[in-house]
Amino acid sequence: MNLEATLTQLVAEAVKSLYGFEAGVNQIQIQKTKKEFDGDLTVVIFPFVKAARKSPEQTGQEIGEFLQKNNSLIANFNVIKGFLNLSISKSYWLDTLNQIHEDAEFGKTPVTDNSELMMIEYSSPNTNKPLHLGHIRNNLLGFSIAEIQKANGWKVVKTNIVNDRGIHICKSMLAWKLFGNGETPESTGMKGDHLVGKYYVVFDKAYKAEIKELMEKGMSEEDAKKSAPLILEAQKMLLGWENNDPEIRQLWETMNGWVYAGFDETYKQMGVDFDKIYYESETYLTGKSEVERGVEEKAFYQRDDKSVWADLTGEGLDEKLLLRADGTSVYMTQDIGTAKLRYNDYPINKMVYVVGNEQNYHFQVLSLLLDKLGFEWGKSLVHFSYGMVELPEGKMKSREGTVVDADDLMAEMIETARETSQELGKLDNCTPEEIEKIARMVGLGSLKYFILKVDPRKNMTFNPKESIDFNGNTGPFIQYTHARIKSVLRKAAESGIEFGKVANTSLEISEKESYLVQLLTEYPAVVRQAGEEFSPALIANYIYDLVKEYNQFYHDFSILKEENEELKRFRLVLSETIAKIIKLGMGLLGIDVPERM
RNA sequence: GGUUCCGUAGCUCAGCUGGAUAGAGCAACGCCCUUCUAAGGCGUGGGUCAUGGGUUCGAAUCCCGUCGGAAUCACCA
Repeated sequence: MNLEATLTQLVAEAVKSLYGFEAGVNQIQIQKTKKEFDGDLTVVIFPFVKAARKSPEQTGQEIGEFLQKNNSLIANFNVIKGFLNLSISKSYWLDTLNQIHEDAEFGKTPVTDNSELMMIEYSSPNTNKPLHLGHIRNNLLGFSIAEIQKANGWKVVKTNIVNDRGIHICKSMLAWKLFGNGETPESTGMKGDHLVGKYYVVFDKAYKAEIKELMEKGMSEEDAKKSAPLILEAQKMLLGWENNDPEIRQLWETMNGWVYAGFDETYKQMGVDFDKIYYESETYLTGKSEVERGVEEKAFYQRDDKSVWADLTGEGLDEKLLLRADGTSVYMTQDIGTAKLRYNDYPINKMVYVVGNEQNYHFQVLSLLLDKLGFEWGKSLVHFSYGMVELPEGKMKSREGTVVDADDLMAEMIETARETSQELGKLDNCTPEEIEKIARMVGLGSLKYFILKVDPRKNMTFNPKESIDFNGNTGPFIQYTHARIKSVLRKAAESGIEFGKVANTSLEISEKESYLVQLLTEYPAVVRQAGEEFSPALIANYIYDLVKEYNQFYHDFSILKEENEELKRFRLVLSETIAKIIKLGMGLLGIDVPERM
């Protein structure tokens, strides 16, 4: 039982014995004591004053005395207004520290055969252009959520649905065919996804030129957009694709192959991965047959023009198209098909979609549709909806060239990390390989942390300059603290100090030190809550708190110079435990922490 | 217009299952490297928690209205 639960019980006993008051669980409020006051934990007295028929101060005093008398856990107490501040005995903190120190899996709920399975979909790129900053937020959130749920005892399957078919891919293909001169990633040295993206832009330019030309001839913009030769040709290509035209299929496979090779590189650099990848080209037909099944089962209906609709007006939404009059599928159809296949492939207990908040409506509808089709988890699917990433100068717009490319950004972060450590002379006695490895950890760590520390639901501003600034609430600050602790531990080991655990648990430690132990005890609760709320930000901010407190501690004491051997050993154990939690916590965010930097 | 989300320091963000004087970082200024890594620490200044009401012993937090901003309401994906 944890400390808070124990205290809740003790307080319940106290008020019952003192005032005959049967307190409900909600009425006993225990919280961390604010820094300005003495004590570790605080009991809010207000709920009991009515039953006690005394002033809050007096009531607090009585409860405090009762607790102290009946339990050795409470070393001391004070009452300020309606708040009873309890000081927990030092030996409790020392015992607790020993326990946390020994537990390599602290804060983790083990995954067993009985664990439920959570499937998490994230990334979900289109194959016509490279990944950008928005995808980075998606990928980092998806990966981190998967790690967090694993730590909470879920079996997790990470999945990716690749949108590999449609008019947008045909645009790239057509432009490459017309203007590409047979360029390949090998011949140009470009990453495959960038090469294909380049031709997507080429298409757009040429298409716009055609529209302009047609408009100058007096055509309306709307008509020009519809009748420009290039778009007609692209549509023809899409039709050819659907009809399995061998030449078009060949080109499609080749160019998608380039893109996948490029994506793999980006994913690897970012440190994310997937257990199972689905492709829309393989799921959209299933979607069609599922929708047809829905028509047969009267869940959906067909209009006179043969188009298929779902009537969601009963659920407070509109009617939703599921198949066009010509029988071709829409986005929703494909998602239904993908869901069906996943359901066949895995015993899914909970399905999570990591997708931007611009699709909130889509997932609201999808949830209802899956439910109508009889998927048990349809209703309880989670749309992990996150906000957009904006730049200081406004939104990212591909047309205006304000998109931040994922590969470029990561490379830039790593480069900056390298330059910074060089300037500071931090890595003078490291090998080039070590320097490279550390620069990568730090550069990517700063990017990841910057993005993950923000509440996912909120839109956020990504300031490239600020993210490369390694001060304050940043990844490098945390990594730096970890590296410094490791450095102390190395020195301690060199001088032959042993610190397996704290032997003398009646040691007098300072308030600051017991507070650090208290912070450590909160880690499992933070992990649990982060899982429930799907919020890596909770973990990020917790670790920052811990690190900030530890840094202050470090400046107050000199560990290795401490004369009292017992105290020195305690501080080494404390430091080592904090380093462990930093590593575990950052691991849940997908961030590596270096041993030195 | 309907629905959903957001509004906290000049800027970027915490805090939101109601509790004490609302916290960090950045930016500005002033200190601290004969001390385990100064990518650090300490200090100073900076707030009508968008706004008006309600609920109560107590509201940044819960409820309602208003004002601002975003997303969405496609036979796009």
